[in-house]
Amino acid sequence: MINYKESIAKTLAANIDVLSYEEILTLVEHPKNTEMGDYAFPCFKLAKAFKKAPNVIAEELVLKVNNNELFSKVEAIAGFLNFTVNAEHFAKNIIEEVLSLGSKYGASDIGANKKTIVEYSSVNIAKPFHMGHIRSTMIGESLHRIYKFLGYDTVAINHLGDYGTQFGKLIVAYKLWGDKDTIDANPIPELLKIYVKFHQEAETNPSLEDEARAWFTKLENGDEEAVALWTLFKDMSLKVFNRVYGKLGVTFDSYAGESFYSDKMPAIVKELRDKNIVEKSDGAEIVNLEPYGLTPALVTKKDGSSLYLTRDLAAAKYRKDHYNFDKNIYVVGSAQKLHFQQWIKIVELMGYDWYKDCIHVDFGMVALEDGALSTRKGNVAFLEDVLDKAVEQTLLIINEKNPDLENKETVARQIGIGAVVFQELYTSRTKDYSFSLEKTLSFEGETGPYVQYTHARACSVLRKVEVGSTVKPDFSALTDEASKSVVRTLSKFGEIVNLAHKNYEPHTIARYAIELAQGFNRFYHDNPILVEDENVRAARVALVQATEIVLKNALYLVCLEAPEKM
RNA sequence: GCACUCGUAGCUCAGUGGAUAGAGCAAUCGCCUCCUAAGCGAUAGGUCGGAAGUUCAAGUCUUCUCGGGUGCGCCA
Repeated sequence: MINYKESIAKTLAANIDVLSYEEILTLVEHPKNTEMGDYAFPCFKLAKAFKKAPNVIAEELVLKVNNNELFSKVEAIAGFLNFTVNAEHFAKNIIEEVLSLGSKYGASDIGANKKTIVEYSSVNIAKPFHMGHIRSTMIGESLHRIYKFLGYDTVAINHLGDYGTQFGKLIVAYKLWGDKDTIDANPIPELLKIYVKFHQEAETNPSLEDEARAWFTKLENGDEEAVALWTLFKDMSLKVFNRVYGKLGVTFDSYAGESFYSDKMPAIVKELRDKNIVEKSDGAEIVNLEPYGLTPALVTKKDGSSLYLTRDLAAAKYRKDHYNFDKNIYVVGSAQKLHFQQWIKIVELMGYDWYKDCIHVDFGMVALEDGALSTRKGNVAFLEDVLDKAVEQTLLIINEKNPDLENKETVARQIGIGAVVFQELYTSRTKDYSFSLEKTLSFEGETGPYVQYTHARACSVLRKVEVGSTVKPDFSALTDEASKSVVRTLSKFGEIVNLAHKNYEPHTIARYAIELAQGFNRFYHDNPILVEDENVRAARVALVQATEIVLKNALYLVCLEAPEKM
């Protein structure tokens, strides 16, 4: 297997003293315009050291590296050293590598013996699992898969919102107006209904609030009835959540949420006091973070009870002790950026150097732009409803386009949900994002179904050829621009996965999947695959096979299934 | 008020300081006797919010400014 980029860097390093091999490697890039070549090395940084103009340096370097058999052409243009690969060798090398590595193509072992925690989704018990939760859930699941793909030992944690005074309110509401059978049949909306009713009633009857606080205290003290009701709410909610996670293909290793850490708070508060990090302020305890440009962080309330931030401190400490993570990732909205800056700074002040391994992977808000999704019909913004609607819509499309397809329901599920998930992971994390059902349900262009369709097309071709053929592929048949473009894209997959990993950005991979699909569809359109000449056919089939593999790998990393027919 | 964040084509968005700023959708016009038309091609569409600065090179970095979003002690 030949790594073209490394090969270029090696050759250049032998001819350039002022830069190391590693520095050169990071400078090697892909020209914007493929007519200029497949790889490029900008010579501008050398200008000062060499005391020469970049274009002169490039021209001199050409003479020194021009005898490399991997490249059909090396030329100097405007200060760039442009490398054009020998297309036939390139196709042979890349395709053979993809075919031999299969589902491991693009993976690596950079994460070997390293433990990464990814916390994501973190929904609230007894509250709706709505469209706003999909970002954390899918970005987290995708990162989880990327880390595993790169050899990390990963732990996926769903930090459930399963504690706090709202459970006191819920218990009061349930005892007043709840009906077990009604709620069991439709847990989340019914629990929400009585929760909302509680707030309405409490406006005219404030004693309900006191009652709620009392019930939460009972819950904390292990009161049998309170714990039983809390467990009931939690079980019913988890049943619904797990149904949704199942549809999305999302899995967790731990559901340790707020309640799990409730008994670990006193120790962390004591530690903060012992280390003289906290100070009194208006009866509460705060950490003054002004020297670090942050607002004060509240650690305990006036009544001595703990807060969200205290819980995250306790949770982080527990995770370090229990998992001994190398990296501790939180996929939580950017609205909580300050909160994370605060507690991670406090971890540093506590003297733990693993504060720098705690990373807040933030993301923009989801807004529901489509009127049909807004509050008018209340339940429509439920994530599960959106997923079901997408599946339903997909089934209609299948009946129209491919009525004889077997397993229609399964395929409709894979594509409909894929459409929703893909769209979610297609834009960069940090931007606010407006969800449009209409856009999600159009399956043309830059969409999940487009990539899946391309994959199914490739599978369809592969079904028509003899497997395990011993015919020698004629890779010179893959030197036209469309074929070469597919090979070039295939070659970049590893870099793309590393980039997504480095930036905690799944959308890099989603974009890549589109690029590969577009290239393949052009190739498919321009080149007949099942041709008479068996050597040409073998080469084209090999390219189809390689594309199928990489599309499937990429789809997996962005949490989409890859149906073989659709 | 202070902090963070976003501003690129009519719309939705790409664009690790590098070459002529790119896609998709929508619009207009083409391509199924041929491997899945959920596809392919073409046309049109831009003072990268604005101003100054750093640099050989700025959509990208810095400062200022305008506009949207988010956050800022007893919720989580």
